Amino acid sequence: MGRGRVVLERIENKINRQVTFSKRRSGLLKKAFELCVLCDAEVALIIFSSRGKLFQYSSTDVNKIIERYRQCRYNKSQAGNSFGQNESQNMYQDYLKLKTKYESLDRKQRHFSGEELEELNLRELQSLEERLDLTLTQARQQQMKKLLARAEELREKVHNLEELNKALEPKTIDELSNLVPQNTNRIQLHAIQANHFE
Amino acid sequence: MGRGRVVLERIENKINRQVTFSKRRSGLLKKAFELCVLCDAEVALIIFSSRGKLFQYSSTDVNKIIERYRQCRYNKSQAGNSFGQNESQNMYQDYLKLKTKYESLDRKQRHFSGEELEELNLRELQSLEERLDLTLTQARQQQMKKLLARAEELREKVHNLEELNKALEPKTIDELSNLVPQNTNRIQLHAIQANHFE
DNA sequence: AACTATTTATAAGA
DNA sequence: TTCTTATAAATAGTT
Repeated sequence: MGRGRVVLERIENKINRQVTFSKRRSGLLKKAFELCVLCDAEVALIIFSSRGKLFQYSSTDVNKIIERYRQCRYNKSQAGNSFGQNESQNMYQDYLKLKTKYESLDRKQRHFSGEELEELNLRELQSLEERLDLTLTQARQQQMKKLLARAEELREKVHNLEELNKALEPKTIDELSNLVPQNTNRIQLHAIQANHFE
Repeated sequence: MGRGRVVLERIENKINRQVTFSKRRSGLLKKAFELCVLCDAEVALIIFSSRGKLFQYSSTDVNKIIERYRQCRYNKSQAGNSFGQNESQNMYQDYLKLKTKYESLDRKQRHFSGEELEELNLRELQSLEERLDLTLTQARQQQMKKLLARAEELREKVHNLEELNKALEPKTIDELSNLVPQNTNRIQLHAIQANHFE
């Protein structure tokens, strides 16, 4: 549209290029605007000049449009463009799914930690109470079980040490003191008791 | 540019609007492309039709342009940044991070639900027990609070109904039976009590 | 920044 | 939807 046919290639003359950029840029922005108004479309147009200057038009908030664009791109296989980015599509979907699950779990955990209980209704509070009560019992049982198991272990060790002592008894004091320092057995037992509940 | 002057307002005829959208959309995309080539500019154009279909053109990777746009607008650290990393790499990182967090939270929640307690040591069991005990207290307090609040509400309603009854008393039986079926007040009160605890 | 000859885009019609 | 065509609009080259 002008006095001469346009050849589609970079305009080498710098001045010329700048002038054309300026003219066509405003034309493009105008047409983007018109498309919006006439056809009720949502449009975002971002332009960087070759020297890095930014120009933009958007029918509504750019970030909103970008967000929508991403939803579209990474969620469904929309668009007239077919790129091999199925991977990131799936990934984004997975990410959103996981995020939802995480947030839900996080809320639940808060309730179990006594936070934000006021947002629960009576029925939910009762159910929580039951669950807490049950787990409390289980936790105590588990502690008891652990304690008994350890006590058993200790009993075993004590028994083994006693056996060892008996086996050593027949030996003379001289022989014993050559093998180990005195009172070792008692010290050893003591050490086991102290560490074992850690 | 056509057989008639364009009025800049939404085209009300749906068919017409769609046709115009289709034509102008391709015109806009073409011109965006031309601006790129002729003037060495970087352009991103995102279009959503009124029915939500996405069309786009971008001279280079859209996300790169969006990133540059944000840098420019929200001016965090300008300069000629080169973004070797693209979106999906970041997203994958985010995904892994979230996954780790989720799994950790999930384990925690299991413990609070009395599952897999055997993997906890004594110290952890004790700490869990304390937390459960505390939350149990809080949950019961919250229930009490809710119950009291509801009781108060009910008291209020009972009071209001009693007032209403008093106001109605002076009337004759004939007048009453013309207004409402007998026993209505008592039935109403009963319904409120039954429903109020859901 | 304006002008204008031409090309290009597109509204309406088929 | 696609094509045709008359006409409006954009713009290349010029001043």
